[in-house]
Amino acid sequence: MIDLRLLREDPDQYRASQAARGEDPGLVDELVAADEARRAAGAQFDTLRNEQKVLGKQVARAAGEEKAALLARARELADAVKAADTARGEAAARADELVLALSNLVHPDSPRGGEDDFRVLAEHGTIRDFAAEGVTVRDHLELGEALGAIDVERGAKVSGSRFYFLTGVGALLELALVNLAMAQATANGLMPIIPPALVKPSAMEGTGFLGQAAENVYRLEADDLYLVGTAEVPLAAYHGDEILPAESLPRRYAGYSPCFRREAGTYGKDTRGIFRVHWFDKVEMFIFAAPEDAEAEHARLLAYEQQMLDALELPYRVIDVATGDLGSSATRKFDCEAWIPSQGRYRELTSTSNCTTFQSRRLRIRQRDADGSVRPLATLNGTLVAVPRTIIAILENHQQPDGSVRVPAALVPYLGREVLEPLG
RNA sequence: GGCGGGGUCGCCUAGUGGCCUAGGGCAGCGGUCUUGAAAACCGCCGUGGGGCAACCCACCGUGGGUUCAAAUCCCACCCCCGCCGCCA
Repeated sequence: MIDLRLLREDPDQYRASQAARGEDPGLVDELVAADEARRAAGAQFDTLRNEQKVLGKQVARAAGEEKAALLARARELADAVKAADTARGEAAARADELVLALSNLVHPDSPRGGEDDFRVLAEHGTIRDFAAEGVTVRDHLELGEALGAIDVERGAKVSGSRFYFLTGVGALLELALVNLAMAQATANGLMPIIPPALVKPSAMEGTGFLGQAAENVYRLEADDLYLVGTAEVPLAAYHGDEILPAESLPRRYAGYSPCFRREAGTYGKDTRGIFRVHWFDKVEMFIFAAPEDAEAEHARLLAYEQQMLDALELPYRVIDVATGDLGSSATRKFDCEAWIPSQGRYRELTSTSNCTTFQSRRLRIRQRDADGSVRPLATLNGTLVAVPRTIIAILENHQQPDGSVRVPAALVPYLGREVLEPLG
C-alpha cells in the first residue's frame, strides 16, 4: 500500500511511477478523488454522530413529555447517522480498493522500460569453453537422469506436468544446498525459520500476491487458505499487526519452505526438466528495517546471494531489473542470473527486492522510535537458494566429459562426496 | 469433530443497556525528594482518521443485527485454553 500522505502532496510522482511500470496513471487521479470523497463523508458522519451522542445524554436524563419529544428527534437523527455511516463505508471501500490497486513508487535509479531493458551491473565467474575442453554439453535433465537424481516422467505420472521427483543424489543435493544455505545465513546473523506454507487470505493480500499475480496462486477453496509461492509471504506476515521497537531493527530472517506456483500463462515455456515447476523448495531471506536503512539492507541481501553463488562456483551476472518488470511491491529489484550452458544464456536464479514501506503498510507492521512515535518500516526479501534452478546450474556448469559432475568445494562437506557419478 | 471456559488501551484486571469521556493495578517515561539508590508523592503513558488549535470521530477478537443509545443484548465466524473422540 502506498503512502497516502505522499500522494496528496505530490500526485505527479505517482503518475510517473505508474507510467514507468506500464500501469495506468489515471488510477492516481481516481484515488485522489476517492480520497477526498472519503474525507468529506467521514467529516459528515463525525458531525452527526457527535450530535447523536449529546442528544443521547439528554434522553438519559429527561423524563415524561420532554423525553418523548427528545426520543422523536433522536429517532430521526439515528436514521441520518445510519445513512451517513453507510455513505462513509462506501466511500472508504472505494478509496481502499484504489489505494490497494496502486503499485509502489519506482526507485529513481531503476532502469525505465520492460523486461528486456534491465541494466547489467556485474559479471562474476568464468564461463567454461566446453568446445575447447572437448566436452559435449548435456543439459540438466540428461545429466540428472543419468545420475539418478531427477525423475520428471514419474513426476508427471503422479502429479502432472511441471512436477518432479528428486531421487538418490538429487534428494541429497537438495538437503546439502539447504544446509549450506542455512549455515551461511546463520553465520551472517540471520535467524533460521521454517514457516507455514499455507496462509490466510490476509497474509496473501498483505504481501501483494492477490493483485496482478493472483493467477499464479493455489487456493484451497474448502478452507479458504492459500499455498504460498514463496516464504516471503509467511515471513512478511510473521510480524503482521505488530509494532517493533526501532532498537530491535533490522530483523533478518532466513526461511526454508516449499513454494507453489500455478505458472498460468507459461504453457510451452521452459517445459523441459525442472526449470519452471509447480512446486519447489527455497531458502528465502527477509529483512524488517528502518526505511532509511533499506538501501543498505538491499545491498546486503545482494551480497549474501552473491556469496552463495560464488561458493557454488557458478558464473553469473547481476542485473538491475527495469521498472516494467518489478512486480507491484518492489521499488527496486536485483536479479542474479546464472549461466546455463545448454541454453547459452543467463537465467534467473535469485532475486532481491526492496519493498520500502509498501508491504508493512498493508500488513500493519510498524516501528516505535526512541521518542515513542510510530511509523511504517521497510521490508526486503531475497532468494538465498531456489533448489531446482540451483541444481540445474550446478549440474550443467560442473559437468565433466564422462557425464559425472564435480561438486563445488563448499558443498562437499554437506554432500559427503566430491563427484556425482552416473549410474551404470 | 463434540462439550466446556475464555478473548477489554504493552501485561493483569473492573465493567451485564445511558455521568464509560472504558475505571484500577503493574511495567515504562519525566519530575519532586535524596550524596546516590530505593520508597513515597506528582505528572505523562494505545492505534488510526480529521482540524492551525481547543477539540471531534472510529476501534473493547471479527462481521452482521436489535435499540434513540451496545464493551454490555442477539446471530454467525475466528483465535486461545481444557477435556473427549479421531488421526499422525
